[in-house]
Amino acid sequence: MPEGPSLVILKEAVMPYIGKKILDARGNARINMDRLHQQKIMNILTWGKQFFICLNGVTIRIHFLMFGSYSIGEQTRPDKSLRLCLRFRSGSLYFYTCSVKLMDEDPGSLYDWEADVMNENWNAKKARKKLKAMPETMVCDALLDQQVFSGVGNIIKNEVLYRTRLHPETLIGSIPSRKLTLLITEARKYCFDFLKWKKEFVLKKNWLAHTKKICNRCNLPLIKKYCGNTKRRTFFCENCQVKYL
DNA sequence: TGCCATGTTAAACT
DNA sequence: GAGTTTAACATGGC
Repeated sequence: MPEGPSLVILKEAVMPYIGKKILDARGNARINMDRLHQQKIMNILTWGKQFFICLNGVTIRIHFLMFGSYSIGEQTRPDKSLRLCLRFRSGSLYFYTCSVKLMDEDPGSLYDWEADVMNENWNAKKARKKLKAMPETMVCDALLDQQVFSGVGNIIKNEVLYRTRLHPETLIGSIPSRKLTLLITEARKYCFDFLKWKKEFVLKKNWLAHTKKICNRCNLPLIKKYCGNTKRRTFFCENCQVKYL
């Protein structure tokens, strides 16, 4: 569930609830449910891996972390594991195993929307500028940096590195200019492929690196290593993916 | 069956 | 106070 494209799917599914009134809010989320009662949903937003249900004067911020899930219409898990349920006249939204917080600030002014790879205002030049400012960062860590590539997660990281033939431990500062441009454009491009494949339920089938054992290009075994400061699982081909020095 | 993973925050360390 | 490490969260796939 947790990467950016999956949040877009959720957003599309919840859009019909805009303008609807919350008749009841319950669940084990440690928030003041009273603030939600009788409130109308004014807007639905996503920023990277975060999901926002905007009401009047308050916004519900949901982050699905590693195992979060949701259902729309019917409750799919026992009441005791229900984090948040919003009931409307026409149906209900259920959220499980996620972080739920209420925020008083307007999310519109709190986040850099040009940093969200799924956002129509994605700004590649700005991303490049941010990368230029972190020459000592490994590319595997940079891709997971939510201030640069908001919405990119570990699967996307592995696939983008494989597509662009970049060794995960290459430092940003040593990547040739054209290659850096490719990294930025492919990061966004793969996210939309991810979205398309996820909708068609063929995402896993299209993985070329993530969880794979053999390189699709040269048939040599892929390396599995916990790379970078983030120490996240990384799959790569030492033969095809270049480590610039 | 037990391990581990699409993630982040905050406490507990040095 | 800084930077780093660890725990917590707690489900589901293999």
